[in-house]
Amino acid sequence: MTRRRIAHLDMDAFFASVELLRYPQLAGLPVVIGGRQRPGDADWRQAFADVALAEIPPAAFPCLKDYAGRGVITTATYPARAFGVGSAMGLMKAARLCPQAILLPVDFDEVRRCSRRFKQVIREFAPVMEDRGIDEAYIDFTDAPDGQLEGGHVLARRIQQAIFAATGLTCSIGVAPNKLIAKMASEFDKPNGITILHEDDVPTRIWPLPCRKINGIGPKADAKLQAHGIRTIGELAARERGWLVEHFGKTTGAWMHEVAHGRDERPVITHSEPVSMSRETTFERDLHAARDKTELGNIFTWLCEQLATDLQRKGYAGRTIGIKLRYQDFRIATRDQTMGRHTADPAVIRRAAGQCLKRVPLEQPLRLLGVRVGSLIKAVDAAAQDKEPAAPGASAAHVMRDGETASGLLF
DNA sequence: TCTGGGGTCCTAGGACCC
DNA sequence: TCTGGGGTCCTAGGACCC
Repeated sequence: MTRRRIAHLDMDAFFASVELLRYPQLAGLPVVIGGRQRPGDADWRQAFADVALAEIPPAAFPCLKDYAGRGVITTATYPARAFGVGSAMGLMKAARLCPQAILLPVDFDEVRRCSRRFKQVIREFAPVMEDRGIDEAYIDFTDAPDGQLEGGHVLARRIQQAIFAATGLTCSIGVAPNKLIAKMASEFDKPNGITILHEDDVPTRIWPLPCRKINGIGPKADAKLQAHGIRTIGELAARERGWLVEHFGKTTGAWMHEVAHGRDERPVITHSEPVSMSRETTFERDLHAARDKTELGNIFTWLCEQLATDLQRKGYAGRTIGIKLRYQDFRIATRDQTMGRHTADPAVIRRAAGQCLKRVPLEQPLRLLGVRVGSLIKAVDAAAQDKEPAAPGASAAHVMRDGETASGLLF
């Protein structure tokens, strides 16, 4: 009998594990990957150019306690996690918990190479795969060869071993009747584990978990649930659908009721088109639109150029151009503008983004500046589509409102 | 001493059209 | 003078995820 079997695969401490392949001498030591690229560490490997990577003594590696900049951890090795440091934690805080940890910058090129390799391995065993970012994937086992054997365990083990053979990296896999449960199952036995769940396992294995484990319930929703005395998925499942709809709205309430009972019919999506692309950067120190005009202007131009390059390299063009600011106090402001035709031209992007900047308050110092292009279509299609007269509406859509003129200091 | 960078999707109000 | 809905597009913000 064919039953729906969906796997979720999660690479173990991916970024850190990629580095450990290069530096096996760091195995067993607390290592943290992340932070912003610093001028000094862009080339710290160069200092050991004539030494085999595996020969570099651990004491020569950059140390977390010496780091004083802004940034967060991308991944930590399991020994580092024992100190309580983990993904998304600020480096400053991590340095207090584990000052002796080694801090390595992210090597995105290498990580991307490993990512492509493990996904390629997966497709060789089961072609219906959904790419969920750099280190995760959903795989439809339902009709894959041997996907039904032992509830999916046989195929999961085979993929796990093939990925290790191809990359030297381990992963954890959960196999379940749907994406929702598979995702939770892949966390049950980390690292290098396999967990097989069936529908009947929901009450025993899923209901005891905190609601936060549901993909889609974040800190806000969790806090609201807790305020109603709901901490576990089981407690969520015990509420009437009507009650949930009443308190969380028609869509969210009904969704919560479904997922609490382990129901999820979402298909595994093998292909999707990007909706937007963006570039943003947090400054070394907060910058002010007036006092740091030149520096800010250069960064702004650079972001637009990078973004245009990204679009062109990937073959897309967009017609909604926007900016994002993060102020000193962490408030975020966005502005965007939809144009008559699509573009991937840095000068056009820069001009439109500059217009957006004129509509946003610039009195307070900024900590981050970003540029975004949305409403993307393939560059090839844009060429044909934009031959027509420019779409109406957009461009002059904004009359500046009083008090919003914001100084015009920068642009 | 806080809190990166890249995304997706949803909501809600206003403009504008039928 | 007051009063309809429905639909789409645009914009700003926010929740969430990797």
